Amino acid sequence: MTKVENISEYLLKNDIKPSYQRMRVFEYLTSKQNHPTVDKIYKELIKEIPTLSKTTVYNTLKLFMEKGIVTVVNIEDNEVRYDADTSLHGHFKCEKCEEIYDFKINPSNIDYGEIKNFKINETHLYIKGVCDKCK
Amino acid sequence: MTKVENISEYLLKNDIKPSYQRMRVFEYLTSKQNHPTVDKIYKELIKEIPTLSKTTVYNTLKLFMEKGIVTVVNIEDNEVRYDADTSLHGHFKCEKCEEIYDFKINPSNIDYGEIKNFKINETHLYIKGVCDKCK
DNA sequence: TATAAAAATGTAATCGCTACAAAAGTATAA
DNA sequence: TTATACTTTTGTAGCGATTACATTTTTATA
Ligand SMILES: [Mn+2]
Ligand SMILES: [Mn+2]
Ligand SMILES: [Zn+2]
Ligand SMILES: [Zn+2]
Repeated sequence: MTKVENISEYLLKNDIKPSYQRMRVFEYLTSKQNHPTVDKIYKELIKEIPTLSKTTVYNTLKLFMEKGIVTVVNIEDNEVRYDADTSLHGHFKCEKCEEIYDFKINPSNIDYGEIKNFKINETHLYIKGVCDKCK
Repeated sequence: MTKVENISEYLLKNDIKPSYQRMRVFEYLTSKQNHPTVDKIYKELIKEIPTLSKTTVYNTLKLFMEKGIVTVVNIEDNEVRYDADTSLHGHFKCEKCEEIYDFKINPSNIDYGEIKNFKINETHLYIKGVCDKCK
């Protein structure tokens, strides 16, 4: 995704008041592009924001979802991950190193089969396997 | 998917002892092709099997997963659904009627982008939108 | 400043799922 | 058949992620 130069402006443009916590959560999502869980975000940020509450992380991500600047990545059924890249792209999770890779998808290559005339709002492509490093 | 004529034989062939509960859970998955949650399976089957325990449904699905005769459908982050059709196909969830539609995918049409030489074990394509009936 | 509104925080409650032990059912051999 | 071991099911207790909600803190406005 195109790097978000000014987080404050980006949040404002998306109808979100740029509080300190919100900016730090969004910054974390965009700098590390690691599709973190709520717990991961919380554990990393509390190192630098000792007063941070996990509820705030939940509240913030919920708001970001409503405003459409983050999406959920549901690869595993027991972990919810978040992604500040809302453009169309696929996710690959390596079953050995657990790393999640983004990969490009050509929109015109997507095979919508017999639902092609339904109204399509979101497309999610998730792949599991073994990455190059672990093969 | 090709209809499973004899559930007992099918389970045995997949190294699963065909207990009454296991057969009924598998039968439910294949007859109604509605991608049910654990709770849905439990609530439906307990009507006819009054002694059924929800733990048994969890145990059974876990076993089916390990033996590879069911897959998980992770469209929403707060509901885990199960599918006895393990062949490659896509899922569409209508945001209005909540119905889940299967649709065919041509394996050769899948766009693996820059991960095409990774080892691919599972491919999941999930679409959200509005179905024809609800448009 | 004073006041009101918004955001962050901490705690309690909820819910899906798992762990575990006891009960029920099934297979095997004397 | 009957005894014994093994498998499966069941019920309960516990865990962990998420949400609800009241309180505190921060920010905006007069
Ligand atoms: Mn991504
Ligand atoms: Mn399906
Ligand atoms: Zn790897
Ligand atoms: Zn619909």
